[in-house]
Amino acid sequence: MSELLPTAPYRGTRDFLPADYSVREQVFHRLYEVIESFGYQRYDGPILESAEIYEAKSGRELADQQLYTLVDRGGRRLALRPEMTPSVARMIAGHAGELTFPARWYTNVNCHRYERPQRGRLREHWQINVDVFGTESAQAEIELVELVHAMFAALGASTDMWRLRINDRVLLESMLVDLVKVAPEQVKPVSKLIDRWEKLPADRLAEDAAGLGLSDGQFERLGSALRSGLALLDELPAEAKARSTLVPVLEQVPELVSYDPLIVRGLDYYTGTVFEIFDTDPANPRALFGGGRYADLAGLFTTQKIPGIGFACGDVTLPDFLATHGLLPAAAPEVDAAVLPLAGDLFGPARSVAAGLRAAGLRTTVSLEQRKLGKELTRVARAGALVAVLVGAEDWARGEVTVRDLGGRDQVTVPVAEAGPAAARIVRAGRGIGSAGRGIGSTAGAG
RNA sequence: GUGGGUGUAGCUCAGCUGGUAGAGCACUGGGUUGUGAUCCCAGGUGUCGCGGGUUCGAGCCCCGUCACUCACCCCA
Repeated sequence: MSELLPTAPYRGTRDFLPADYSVREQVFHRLYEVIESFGYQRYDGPILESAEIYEAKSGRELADQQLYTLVDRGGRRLALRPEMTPSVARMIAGHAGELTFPARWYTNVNCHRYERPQRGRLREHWQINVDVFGTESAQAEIELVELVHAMFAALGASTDMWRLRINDRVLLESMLVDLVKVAPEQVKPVSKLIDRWEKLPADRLAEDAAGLGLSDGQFERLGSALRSGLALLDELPAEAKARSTLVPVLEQVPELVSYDPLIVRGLDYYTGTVFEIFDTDPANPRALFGGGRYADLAGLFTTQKIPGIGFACGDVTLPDFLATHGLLPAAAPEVDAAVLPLAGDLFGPARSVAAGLRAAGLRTTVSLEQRKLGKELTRVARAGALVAVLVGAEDWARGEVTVRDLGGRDQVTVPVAEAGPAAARIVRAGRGIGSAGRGIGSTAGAG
């Protein structure tokens, strides 16, 4: 017997059957509306990029391990994009002369990374990217922070469900150099250590710090600085605070963010503000959103300095968050109305009735084969139809059809021309009461 | 790449100290011509993830392998 191919999708990727897709799109569309309400414009780009644009910058040695690469027939080395930032940098650089800055752009794209799948991390995910290009103003930070709050509000999340932890690499570096007296060349490795501060046990941290050349005293000083929260700012030199675009945020909208010296982020291109958003429920320990400010986004492509700030949020952690808090929308119904011919020679009339329902604005199906009426009614009701129109020989001979309310289970026989309006009334009433898109209950706080 | 857990019907799972595989749900058809829940009847070729080993005999024990999953590494 010949071997059959597996039906499971490639490791780390997901199929979105209609019910799953409906949920995903509902979540995304709420976010699109909010983002566009802030005046951001959507863009898109290719999934394939030259492999060099990742190897050069984003993650260095990691790019090699986690990049899906291929060689085209012309010998060019290409990669599936692992993130959107290099692509958008390329676009901005290529059109810098034509664009008006600040440019507010957003997108939603699938990105691939070759890594071992686990909770909150897959090999393919969809990611909304939001950026403001061409500004150094801290007002951009504030705008994005407010946008993040609006996005969570649109998803039905209250502020106790998540936390926006924010830092600034300018302040981070000042802390390391001015307070802990770390040598300039040690700033980056020590920053990486801070990035892992919450994951590693204390003795391991001390060990790694010693390995980086920090004295016991410096390690103590670092630990106390990281624990001091907002008080840390009082210890930093005024010069550093003057350069920080985070300080105005902390002054003007302190209630929207949590200053947190432990936030570093892995990517090299961040030069200022960095932030991550976390679920307050420990079931989801990974960041929901992450982003930051970059002073020179497009340096690979142009000598023109293009600063900006942006963030991304993926569709792997977000549904985990929504499910944990009972905020995941229900799948939306596929159809509003169904037309059922009651005899084999009534398919033609049924199709013309259906055209009338569609003209009345209803998503309408016509049965493709004749079956027991009871079974067919069950079937279309399960598909989400709120109304069925029965086209039977006797009614049809009189120029009438029967419009049945599948929820209330009562029905009226009306002239064919009335079928659309009658069905539309039932659907409007039905959707108004049991409106779709409400969160379904789920056990919150498990684990 | 490293480690743990799990792989039995479409789904959720049961299967005793080894004796040639089960339940519930779901699904399909029927219970006479045009009316849905419930009820009755009927419907499964499941390579027990795959390969090898031990045994008279393996879903069960042993080895390997693959997949899923959780964590590590790393990270949008």
